[in-house]
Amino acid sequence: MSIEELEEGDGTESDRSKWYTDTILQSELADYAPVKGCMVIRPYGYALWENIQKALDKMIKDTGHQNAYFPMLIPESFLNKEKQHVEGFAPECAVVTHGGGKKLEEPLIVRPTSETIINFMFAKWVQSWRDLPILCNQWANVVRWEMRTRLFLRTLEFLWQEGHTAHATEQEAETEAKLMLEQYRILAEDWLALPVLTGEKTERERFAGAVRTYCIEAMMRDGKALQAGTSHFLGQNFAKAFEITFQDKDGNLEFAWQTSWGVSTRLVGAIVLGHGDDKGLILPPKVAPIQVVIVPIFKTEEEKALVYEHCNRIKSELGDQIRVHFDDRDQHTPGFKFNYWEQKGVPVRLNIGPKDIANEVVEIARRDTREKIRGVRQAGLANELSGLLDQIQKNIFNNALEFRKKNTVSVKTYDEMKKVLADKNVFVETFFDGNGEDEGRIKDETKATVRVIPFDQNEEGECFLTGRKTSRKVIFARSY
RNA sequence: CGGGACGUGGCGCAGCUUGGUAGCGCGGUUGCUUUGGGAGCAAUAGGUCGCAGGUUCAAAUCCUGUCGUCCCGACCA
Repeated sequence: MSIEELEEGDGTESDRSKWYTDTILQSELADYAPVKGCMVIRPYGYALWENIQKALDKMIKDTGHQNAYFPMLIPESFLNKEKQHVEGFAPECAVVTHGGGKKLEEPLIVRPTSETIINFMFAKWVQSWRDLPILCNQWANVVRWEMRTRLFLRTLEFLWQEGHTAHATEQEAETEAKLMLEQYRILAEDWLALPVLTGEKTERERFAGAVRTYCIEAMMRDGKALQAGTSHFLGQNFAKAFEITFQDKDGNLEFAWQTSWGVSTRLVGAIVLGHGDDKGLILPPKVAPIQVVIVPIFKTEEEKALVYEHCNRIKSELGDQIRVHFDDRDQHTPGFKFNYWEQKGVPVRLNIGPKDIANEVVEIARRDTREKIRGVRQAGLANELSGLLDQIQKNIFNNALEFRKKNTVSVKTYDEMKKVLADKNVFVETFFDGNGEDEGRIKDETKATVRVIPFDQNEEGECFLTGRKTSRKVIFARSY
């Protein structure tokens, strides 16, 4: 698909899917790897991921955690130690059976997540209440052998961070799980400009081995939900499986209370699907690899020399505060560059030609509104741009929030729900008191699942399915 | 694993029905002219048509098999 064709589209599911793939390939965030289901994160996409990482890593450290690294290969027997966990993950594990030209005595699994190996190590490190809490995080790759893959959203191998903690009390672990969910909310909303619903997962959607799973859930531009991050209260499940025990202040032997939490490169997919339009990406200024791109305009060689010198000076003046790129490629016209950078989602573009230089002004073009602001004074440009970037950050967040509000519908009956989900994807808000079986049936009939049970509920109503009184209001939606 | 589509220069595709010396657009290279919303002209390089068999005087094209990718479902961050 060409870039021009990208701007067209018939609005179908398959068309949106193609838009997503083509936007990522053409904006050079990623490319397909030779192994099915695997992708290469290209420099532009990796720079975006690094900016997300940087922001989150600081939050993780500011909340008292330390980074560490655990091995990728895990003895197969480890996985079997926690019943729910093995049932959840065994089917999607890659297994190493040979090494050094010989068959291994015990196969090794490539981590699908690191609870088992980390908790095995925790058991060695914890004896006394004085050893707790352990507040640990790792940035790593994991492998899950998925049936069906999609760039960033679901690949066989993906990058993420996984936090693992062990605590002396249930309350402390619970507080930790909620604290980290809150960091994820901040990351999504303040950095990625993606409004999220926070809450708990139903039993059916819970992490394999967790007591409770909390999540942030975002709405994409097609009305589908995307789970953008999860934080699990693990209770003592893994502590019992791996014998993480400690003596408390009274000398009693106790099992530790634990959490784990993670977000992945899926967040890049969330940005693409949460903000993008028919012209391509729209990146949130705070994490955009390039915040401002300068496009020079000139006719003659003399003008070129003048314009380039001027552009370089502006670039170095802005460079301290803003991530600026000067597009000095000779082989493309300004028009080509306008479109090129728009597709890459760069928030702000400066067009600078001889006329602007003569008047000591620049022309500013916004990616989010595609609006042009002519005759902006060069004096004080850095402040002007900083303000504009903030404004864009807020604007795309508000757009996404408005979109979600517009596409969230309250229903009282199953018929109503089927009707609203019949022709489009929306968030369906409703009281629900059913069980996992009910959820399964609803999924079969509508393709929608319970995405989240939002926090802080104080209303009561009747379950749309069973009619029973309940205070549990949930969000149903089709999801990625 | 079921359903669908597709493998032809770097990329996107046509050619296949009806076998007969592999073509188009974009991109690349060189030169000149251009440059405020996807530049023009000219010259030039680049492909054993996914792979393996088979049919035939002759296969991108027909037959058999095989491998791979994408899309839609079941499974999931």
